[in-house]
Amino acid sequence: MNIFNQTHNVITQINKSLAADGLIPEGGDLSKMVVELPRDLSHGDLSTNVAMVTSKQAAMKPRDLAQLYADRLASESFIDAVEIAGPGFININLADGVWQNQLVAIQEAGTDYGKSAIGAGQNVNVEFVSANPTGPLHAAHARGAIFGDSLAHLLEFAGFDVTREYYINDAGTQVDVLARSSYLRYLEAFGETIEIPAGFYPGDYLKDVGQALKEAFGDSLKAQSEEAYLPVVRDFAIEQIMAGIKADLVRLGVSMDIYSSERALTTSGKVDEALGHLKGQNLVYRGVLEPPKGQLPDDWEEREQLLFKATEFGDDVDRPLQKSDGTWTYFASDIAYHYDKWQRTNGVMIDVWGADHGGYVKRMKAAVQATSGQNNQLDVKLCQLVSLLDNGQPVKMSKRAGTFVTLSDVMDAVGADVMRFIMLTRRNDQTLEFDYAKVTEKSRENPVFYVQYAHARARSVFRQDEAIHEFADADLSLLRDDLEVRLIKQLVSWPSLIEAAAKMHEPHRIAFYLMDLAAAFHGLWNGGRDNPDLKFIQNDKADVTKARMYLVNCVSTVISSGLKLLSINAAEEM
RNA sequence: GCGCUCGUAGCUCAGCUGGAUAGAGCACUAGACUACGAAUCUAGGGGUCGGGAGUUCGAAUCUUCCCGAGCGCGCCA
Repeated sequence: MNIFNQTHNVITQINKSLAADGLIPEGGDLSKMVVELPRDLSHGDLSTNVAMVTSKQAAMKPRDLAQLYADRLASESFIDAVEIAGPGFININLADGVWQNQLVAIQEAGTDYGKSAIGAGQNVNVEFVSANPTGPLHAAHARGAIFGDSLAHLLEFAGFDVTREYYINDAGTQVDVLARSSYLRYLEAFGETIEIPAGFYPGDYLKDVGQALKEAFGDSLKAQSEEAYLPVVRDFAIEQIMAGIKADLVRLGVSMDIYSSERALTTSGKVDEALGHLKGQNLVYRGVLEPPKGQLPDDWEEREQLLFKATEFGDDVDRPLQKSDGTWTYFASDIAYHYDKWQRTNGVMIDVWGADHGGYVKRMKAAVQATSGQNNQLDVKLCQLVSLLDNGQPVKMSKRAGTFVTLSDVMDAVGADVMRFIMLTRRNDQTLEFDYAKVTEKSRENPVFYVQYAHARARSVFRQDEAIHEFADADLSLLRDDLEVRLIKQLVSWPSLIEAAAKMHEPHRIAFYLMDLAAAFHGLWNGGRDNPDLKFIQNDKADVTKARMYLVNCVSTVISSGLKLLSINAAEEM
């Protein structure tokens, strides 16, 4: 029970007692009430908007209502003073030592501090990466991988039961192209000169696949017709490439719980099942779509096709399910995939996509709503582009020529820790600049370093003296400097941050929190340079030293807890 | 033409799902190393939150219309 929850509960009780005394109506809705740290220190230790969000239901002026709450809050033992301010805020000053005692919870919980029960064991499925099995992961995939994995850790920390999933698009024409491209490289492995036609995958990485094919099959595939070799080469190539992808993910610290296959889905009849479900609701029909407004595609011709009534669920147009050759569209199998996934999950699904798939969100949500019969079962998080720079200069890459910067290249250059942290230093829907030179710099400008350094600094104090490791019985009321109290408030906000970030599906908040916490700690540290009385170790005051070491230990605990959520190691020394 | 994601200090970005006088870093100016790690810190200037209108006690946040950027737009995944 932290001070925010405690105060929240007290206010809820007061609401009930006011209602019981007939001063306000029964059954007030407090869902919008918050207890928070005010930005401005002159607004007290805690602030609540309870009077403003309930004034309408109570049919009272906010300030009058606030007065009712304030009178009863003032009699709480942990509260020193209560003040009504502005349009009806209630500002609370806590009794001496209340903030300081919050540290005990950190000390007792260790890196579990901040764990929340809001998830209540509910299932959540986070699907991310899901890169096509036609080539190695490149740098842009890293953002989705790290975002998704950190979100999964965050949700677990907040009490959800999380499944990490990778959807392999191993059906459709592109994997056939992969097979043909690999076959050429196979012939090349026998010394034949090859020419790679347009539309094939030109990347050098397929040379390895060609070589592996040669080793596995000898020359037995050479004489075969395309019809005969295609399925064999296709499965082989997919397996090879997926092995590489998995290895990259391991290096990045990402481990999936499930790899699910599009091909398996189609062959097992899941598509028919899902579409049957839609047909049963009269949501599938044969019809003709209007051509898109504006520029008409060159090869446009009017055509009757099988359509899903996505417009009934807020999409702009109905969406096709079948290609003209009778096979399913990608959308059809994706409906089946989400239908299957939803049945397995029995809870909320989160998809992490690249921003270029943004146009697909409405139809997928429509499909999930139609198949599940529920709203809000799918949240799609879009990750914007990453531009790779080296000292301000763009790193050149060309997808057409098959040369791109692979995830593995970037990790060779900067390491997994840097990669993971930097990818969360922007909100997911904001483009991100990733500069090799900057992210490896050892300075304030490099946030990974800055946070790691704060942790290492905190640990370094403990290396000064064996005796200061005994601080469990410290008198925390001795932490009374403004810089110390400010730092304590920040530490104590950690659980609320976790809950907010988990609710919003926003793991980047962890990174920003850690940067702020590091700044507060560096600030206190240097406070001790300006004023020696603030130094952690006071040789003539064992009790003060003890209290401060308790605080320093809490700082390193919360930093390492946050870094742990991002799968980053908290260094003892740098 | 339509849809999605955005637009916050000179630059790069936060802003706790509607709260009080919008915050950091970089850059600029002026300071702090006989010191638990100066790889750090302190202070200062810098804003019509792209623009207009609306919703209400209260808007960077919600609605709507413009302006601008990126992405997407019937059988590719």
